[in-house]
Amino acid sequence: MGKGRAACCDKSKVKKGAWSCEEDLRLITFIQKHGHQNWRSLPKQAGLLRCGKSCRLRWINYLRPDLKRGNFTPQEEDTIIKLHQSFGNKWSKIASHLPGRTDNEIKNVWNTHLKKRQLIHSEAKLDDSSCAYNSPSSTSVLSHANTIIHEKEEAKRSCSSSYNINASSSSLSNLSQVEIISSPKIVDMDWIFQFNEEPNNYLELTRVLPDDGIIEIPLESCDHVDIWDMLDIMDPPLQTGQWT
DNA sequence: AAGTGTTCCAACCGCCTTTAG
DNA sequence: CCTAAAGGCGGTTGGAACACT
Repeated sequence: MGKGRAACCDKSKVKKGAWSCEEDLRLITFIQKHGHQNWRSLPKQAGLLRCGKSCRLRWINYLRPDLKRGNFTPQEEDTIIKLHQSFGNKWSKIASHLPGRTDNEIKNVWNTHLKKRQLIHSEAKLDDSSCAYNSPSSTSVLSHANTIIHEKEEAKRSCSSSYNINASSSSLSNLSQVEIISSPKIVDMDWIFQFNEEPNNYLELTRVLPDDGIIEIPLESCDHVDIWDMLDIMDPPLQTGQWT
């Protein structure tokens, strides 16, 4: 062994940056078939030019099927604020109280929205307490301001799609069909991802149901498709903890 | 329309902890 | 018990998208 800590992977041979659709599907397929006993060896076995850590992060923060993929609700945000008061920046601890949410996601929401809001709150409270003529409506003004902030953020976020597949990518052509078979733990979760090359390369998602046979959901032939919107339509309600 | 500033979040980095031999 | 490998965590950043001028 050399001096110091060995690098987790050969940085010169791994791909970095945003994950492609093909990489995501490779990772999902591999984990559904074989699980993730060893993250370090997983990329090689799955045919991914990625660092094991990167695969783990991608799976945990984005691909795990039990993740909630919508915006945070005001209740969730309140929970984060309360938990942050007790735990501080222990994001994984906070995440353990919010099923379907990741530590990374919570950290981002805190840093981008909640921290600011908390600041406004504390400033407002300071103004409140220092004001000789303490208005009886100050609390309701504060909560109204809070609602407005939340609504604005909500509206802003709902406009942006979180994930796009470039279905016309030429790199998909050698992945003509990826069959996703459920692990014994996952009931009612059989998928076939199929890439049709004619007429204009499109992604077809097929769900195999135990009794009803096959439902085919062809996607529009377009360049960008939101995979999670599609999955949300078809997803059976997943029990929490299935993928942990 | 173009340039610049700001916001947001996915992904990376490096340290710490846990586990296996 | 010791050591190295692997996993987990929190801080930070790159760059895309959006807002403003």
